[in-house]
Amino acid sequence: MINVIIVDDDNLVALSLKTILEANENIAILATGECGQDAIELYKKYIPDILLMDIRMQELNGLDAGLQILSQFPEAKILFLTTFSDDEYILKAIHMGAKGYILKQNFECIAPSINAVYNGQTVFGTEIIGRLPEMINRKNNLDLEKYDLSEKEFEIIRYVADGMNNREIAAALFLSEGTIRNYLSIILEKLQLRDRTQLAVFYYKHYI
Amino acid sequence: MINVIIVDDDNLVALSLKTILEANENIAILATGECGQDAIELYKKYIPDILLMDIRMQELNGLDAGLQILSQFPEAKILFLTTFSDDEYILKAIHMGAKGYILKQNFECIAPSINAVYNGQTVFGTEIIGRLPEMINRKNNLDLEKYDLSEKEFEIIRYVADGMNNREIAAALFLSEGTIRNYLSIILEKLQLRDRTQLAVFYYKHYI
DNA sequence: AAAAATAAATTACATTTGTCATATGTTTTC
DNA sequence: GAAAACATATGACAAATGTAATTTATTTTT
Repeated sequence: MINVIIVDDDNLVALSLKTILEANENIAILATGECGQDAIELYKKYIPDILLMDIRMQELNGLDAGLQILSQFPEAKILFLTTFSDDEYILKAIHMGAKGYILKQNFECIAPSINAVYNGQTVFGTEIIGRLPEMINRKNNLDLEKYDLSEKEFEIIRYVADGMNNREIAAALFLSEGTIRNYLSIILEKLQLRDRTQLAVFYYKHYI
Repeated sequence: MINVIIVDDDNLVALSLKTILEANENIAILATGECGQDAIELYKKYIPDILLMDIRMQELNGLDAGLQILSQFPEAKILFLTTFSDDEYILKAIHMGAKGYILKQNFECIAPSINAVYNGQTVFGTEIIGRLPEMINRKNNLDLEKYDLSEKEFEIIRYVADGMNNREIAAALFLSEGTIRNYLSIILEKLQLRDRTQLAVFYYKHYI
């Protein structure tokens, strides 16, 4: 018997899912919730085999809730439900160690997916896996906002990540070498890094 | 009813699988084969819902057979069976559009995977998805020989690529800071690079 | 055992890097 | 128009880096 918890913003969806899944004689729904906070509490209370959770929810969204649960229960098997196949979410889900990502629309594929995940597989929609290579290579420049970097600062970061020294960067940007150093000093401060090598490392770990 | 064809080099495995899977009342095994050539012929003859195929086979291997089948039947749902989770194969399988990659060992997860794939999902082992990002970016680590780097030199490179300065690397390796500088100087010479930042960049472009 | 190679260290030096205080125009904002 | 914010620059300084020559001990080869 596979013990499942369902968490969905829309209570109607959660109940529909419960009904559909309980038609399978090997799946039991322990509880349903409707926000990330519910997910965390219910997970702790029941320790289900699988947590089926929506991604978009008010209050605490599914991804953040998933992160918290996984930090406490690294073995947690979390299957995300979503309406659209949103690149950004998918990458985060994969990165955090979610076991799958299913479109809500295909009701009929949820039960098989739960079974597969229960047996140690990871389940992603076909079209998702197909786009994965390009998605992973695409830079997510969103961190630019997160770290409050200006466009010019980011440009300098790219030059550093290309292995250029201050003189070369200065020449490339028609600025003095001292200015580049000042910029870099500020960039390092913003990113809490020590030197240009750590900056390059940071770049390759975050922007590739 | 899901119609499946099984192709495995080892006839015993193929028959075991047939037996196991036929225990599921919604799976029917239309035929079994034992090489890539069989896979192609059987696929054309039966057009099954799912082709369950070993990767390593004499004559025509599973990947090449899969390629040929997919070129003729782009909608083919091919699930690969394998003994080891071999990075190289996985990438090829994903790239060609296979629907999954299952370790033979876990008999019990094959049926759920077939169901999930039948319903349009893609099924990969958890550990495979986890390593995917790095796998996709990975270049060949054979460059170690190509550039004539010693194991210790390579170790230092990894530390540099981690953002450590000479003092920290020295402490980590129980060597003096001067020695690290000497090593680094030689590494840079060998790799035709100018400074540690370029070395880190080189590392991330070649070894990840 | 002698010679050669290797690993590690030291010293010295030039260069690069990162930081900080400060200066100077140029825009923006009030 | 004054004040604030911004972009750029400079000089000074300590620290880190990269290079080279040399030394010492250890291991390997002959």
